[in-house]
Amino acid sequence: MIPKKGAGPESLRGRGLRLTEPRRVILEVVCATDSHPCASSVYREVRKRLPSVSLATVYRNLRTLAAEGLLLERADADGLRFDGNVARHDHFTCLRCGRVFDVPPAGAARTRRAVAVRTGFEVLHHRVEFYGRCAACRGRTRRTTRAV
Amino acid sequence: MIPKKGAGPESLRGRGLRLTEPRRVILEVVCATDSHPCASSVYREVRKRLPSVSLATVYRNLRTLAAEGLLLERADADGLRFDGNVARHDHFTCLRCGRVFDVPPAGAARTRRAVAVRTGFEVLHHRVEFYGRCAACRGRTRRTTRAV
DNA sequence: ATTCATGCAAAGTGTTTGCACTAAT
DNA sequence: ATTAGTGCAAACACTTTGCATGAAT
Repeated sequence: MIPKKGAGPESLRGRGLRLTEPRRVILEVVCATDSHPCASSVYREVRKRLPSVSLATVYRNLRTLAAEGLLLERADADGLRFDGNVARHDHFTCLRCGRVFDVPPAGAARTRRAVAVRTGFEVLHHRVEFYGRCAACRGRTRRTTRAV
Repeated sequence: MIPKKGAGPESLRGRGLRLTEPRRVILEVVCATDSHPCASSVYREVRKRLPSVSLATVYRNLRTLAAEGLLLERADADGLRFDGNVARHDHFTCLRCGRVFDVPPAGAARTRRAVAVRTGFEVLHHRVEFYGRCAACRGRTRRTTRAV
């Protein structure tokens, strides 16, 4: 939905991070999808290629990579999710099928300035989450209820 | 920061919920603060008034009350938080002191419409989170890093 | 009297950590 | 050679659940 500003494995060494197989594959897996996977989903995918990787290593690397800004970590009702798309964008969660879609950023700068002015706070970044029904789920009747 | 649209304990009976002491106090505690407490923080507060209440009861009621729309449940990096202010509003999280402030809603309808038009999705609701430094923390030097 | 809500304890989740070993630098 | 990174298992924190008792209707 949005062009990706990818951060390749090359970026690792420059930051004093060793380029290990698990780390490389973990980053690749997260960057290769736009499904905003949870840790255990990344784990499952990584193990298809590196069967002996441990869940702990996946967690450790996701944390490290997020700290380095190579991917984004976001918490929602179902726990942690990871996003290889580090470009500014918003999210839309379908309340029926549960999928999370990237959507173009909506009025970012303007909104942030408005808040800064009203509150006197310094706004460094923000996050916008939309909830509703995706195109595929519109037209169907029953809706699965989810926490917001 | 925002006027509260409170939902008093009276609202309970009308929804087929029994008005028990634990339930009444839990709702009061959440509605009496704007600190967006986590479950265990509510638990601690409730026990000051009702020392024998169990943590399970707090969790069960927070879930029930949120399902009835009497309070809001939101997930962030530190787990579940509850908000007695059910009026439309956004949040500002101070990255230094960790406090969460309510801020007036920023361009809600307009933004939602924009996304709906761009994506073809049906937007039912949305959530905006700002991050930065609150007034009290501005001017201080060091900043505590937190997950987004 | 009925049945919803509670307290307790046990069981689940998802995530983190200690440690000895392995591998990248 | 050095030390960051790994796998494993145990520990952890948070949240949910089963069940018998108690309270609101």
